[in-house]
Amino acid sequence: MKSLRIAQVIVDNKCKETDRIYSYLVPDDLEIDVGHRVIVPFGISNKKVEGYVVGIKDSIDFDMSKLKSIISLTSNEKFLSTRMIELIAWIREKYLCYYIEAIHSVLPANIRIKNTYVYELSNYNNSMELLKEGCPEVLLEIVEFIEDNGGSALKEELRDNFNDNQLDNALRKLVKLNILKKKQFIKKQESIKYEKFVYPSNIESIQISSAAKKQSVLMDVVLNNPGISLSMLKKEYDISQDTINSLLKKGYIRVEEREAYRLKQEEVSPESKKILTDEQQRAIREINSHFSAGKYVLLHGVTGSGKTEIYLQLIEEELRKGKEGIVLVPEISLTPQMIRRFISRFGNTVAVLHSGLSNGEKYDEWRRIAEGKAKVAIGARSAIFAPFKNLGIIIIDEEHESTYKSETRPKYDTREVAMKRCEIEGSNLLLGSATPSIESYYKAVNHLDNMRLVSINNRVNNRSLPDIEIVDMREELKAGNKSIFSNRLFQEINNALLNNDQLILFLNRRGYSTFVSCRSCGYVAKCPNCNISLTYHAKGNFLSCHYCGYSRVNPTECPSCKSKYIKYFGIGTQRVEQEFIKTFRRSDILRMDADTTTKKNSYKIILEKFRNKEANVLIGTQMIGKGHDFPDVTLVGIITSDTYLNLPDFRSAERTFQMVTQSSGRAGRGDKAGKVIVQTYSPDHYSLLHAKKHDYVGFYEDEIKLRKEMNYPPFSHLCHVIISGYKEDKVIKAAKDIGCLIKDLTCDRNDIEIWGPSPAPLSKINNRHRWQLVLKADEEGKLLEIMKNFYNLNLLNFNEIGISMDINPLNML
DNA sequence: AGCACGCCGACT
DNA sequence: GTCGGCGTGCTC
Repeated sequence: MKSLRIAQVIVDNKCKETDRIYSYLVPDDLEIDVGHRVIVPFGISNKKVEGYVVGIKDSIDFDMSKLKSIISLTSNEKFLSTRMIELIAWIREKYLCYYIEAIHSVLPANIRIKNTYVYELSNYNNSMELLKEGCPEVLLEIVEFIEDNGGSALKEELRDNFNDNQLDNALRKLVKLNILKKKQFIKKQESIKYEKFVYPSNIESIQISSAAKKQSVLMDVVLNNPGISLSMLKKEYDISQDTINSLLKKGYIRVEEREAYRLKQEEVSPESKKILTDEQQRAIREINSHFSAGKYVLLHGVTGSGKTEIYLQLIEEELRKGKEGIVLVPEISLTPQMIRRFISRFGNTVAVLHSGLSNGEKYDEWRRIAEGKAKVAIGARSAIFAPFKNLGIIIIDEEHESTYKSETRPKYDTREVAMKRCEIEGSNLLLGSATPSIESYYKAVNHLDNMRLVSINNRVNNRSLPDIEIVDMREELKAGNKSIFSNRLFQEINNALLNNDQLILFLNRRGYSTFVSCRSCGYVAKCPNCNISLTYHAKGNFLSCHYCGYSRVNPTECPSCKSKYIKYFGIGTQRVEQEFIKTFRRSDILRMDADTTTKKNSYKIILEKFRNKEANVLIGTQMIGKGHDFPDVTLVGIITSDTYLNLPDFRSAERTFQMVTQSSGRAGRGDKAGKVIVQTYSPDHYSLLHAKKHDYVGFYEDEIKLRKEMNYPPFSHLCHVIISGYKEDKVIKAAKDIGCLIKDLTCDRNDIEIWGPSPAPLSKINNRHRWQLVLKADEEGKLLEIMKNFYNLNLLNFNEIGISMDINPLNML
């Protein structure tokens, strides 16, 4: 007799009450193992739900008579390794989400089974009579609808056509009357695709009459290309199924069915290893020695210092050891050149995971990794979960980018997940950036969290860094120039256009024009308590601090210089385009922002056009500031460098420094020298002064002092709570209640600070009003403890209110 | 979440 | 008496 097997199952039912591990009996006839996905009966009505097996036990602390049995296995695939399960449990704890949410973020999208109900009509002869006897009209309508639908309908189809609150009752009634039958309907969303391949057989005995032309063609093709796919034969050689059938019958060919991958890899000519500069070699040596000591590395290399080549060689090294590697990039559609280099170096062992893939393609790439056919995975943040079994290295490029933070639950930070995954798998970790995040650099120089620093200070070929010029826009206004182009920028644009050189004009992200500043003296309204710019609220015309809740009326004149030129700030890309056309009488302009890049490949198309010199001017938001080589760009103009500076965020100086440095990296990548013009109302700001000198370390030293002084991260940890809902009064009340609740939870300790509740700086998104609370503590564990307690209080009967919790937020808008 | 049970008011 | 509305509690 087999010993008792009890599966530990996480059920796919996204809610707090069911966020735990359930036990199920494994029937003798099922081979079930950790990582399998199963169907189990759940709840009082034994609804079939999907679950993931995370463990097998032979005894449990639970009433055995209440155990139910697993119904079936969805497939033989093992979706989760024990290591991944460990990571999932860690994510749940660290980012306060459910097991199943963590599982879903680890697995490719939409491989899940869609679970719904079908309602089928049964013996409706009697039913019609029943219905006529004064039953509500809805019942009749529903029956008629299902009738028209062919005798059955999915719940969703009914929902689309009937009023929600009537529907459930009506359906229940109809089921009770035996008019409808309710059945669970399971639809698998993405599956393995099988393809048929044709091979020759019985070659010796092949005899085809000369009359059968198509058959000879087919035989020729198959003999020359054994293993050709059936669809290819039909499409490319115009061969019908009949022809194939007749040869099959004769036994001259045979058909084999195999798993197929949907994605066809881009063809790229192979690239050979580049010769490293001395500095690159030194960097690799240092990295390797840290790796062999079990340390993680932050690689700080100026723009153009050849970090990609270092990544390639580190990966190569891992592959040589029989291991695998993950490379993360901030946004895959913006880094086509880097992807191409990886493919050209490693060929079809590279799996590229990006948002442009269909669900089927994503699944296929995922399986290629899981089955060990791909050895290198490149992708945006979710590629951190690539299911390698023998992971040697994780590389995170442009480590400072905020896209590494997930904005949906679980709100994980990819850098933290990477550290954990490396710890679990015993892999190496490399973070790379020209402008590392303050947190990472702090860790690296202070040897915290196992981090070490490696720096490269020179560009490849010793090309000089572009000259950065800061233009004081207050002076421009004084001199009577109200245009958005300063005189210096105007001259340089003219120069570039005359020389037929390309230029890029940067703006900051649209829509965050909510701070108030004086165009005459550069004064910015700031909170007296928080040293954070106040946010302008058009509704009510007041300013408020979104950290502490301080508010004041919007000034009509500048408190510092009494000028009337004080207003809320903001210029869009469209406006820059218009002004450009007006000023320079040119229209060969490409604009790249949220409006022009709604379609899937529009980034690529715009950047491709620019590269091909179809236009000499590119105007865009900071998203074009990343990793592109445009050899003909000699000028970069930053129209408004201080919009970040005045964001109500303690990271604004860091963001400004990064933006200016990264943007300037776009200028002068070819043989021509580059020039950068930075327009600003705060020309003395340390972030700009250090950016001008290309001095990251200097900036870091100033910034870290400020962080320490204000006790901001990395010296403290934050938790950002957003309370949102459609009804403003309810949101405010809930925010205040939650504020009190959390205050109660922290009552006897003074090591946790609470800011707010106050309106969020983006006070309304999609008609949902937003309020927020910020918790600050010196240790992350303390925050998690409070938030977990808050979570577990069952008195959250806040109707129509959403609560989001973000541990270590990067963005607090 | 999603489902069923059960208590209570309204109507046959 | 019976129907259905909604509040409550549970899910191996």
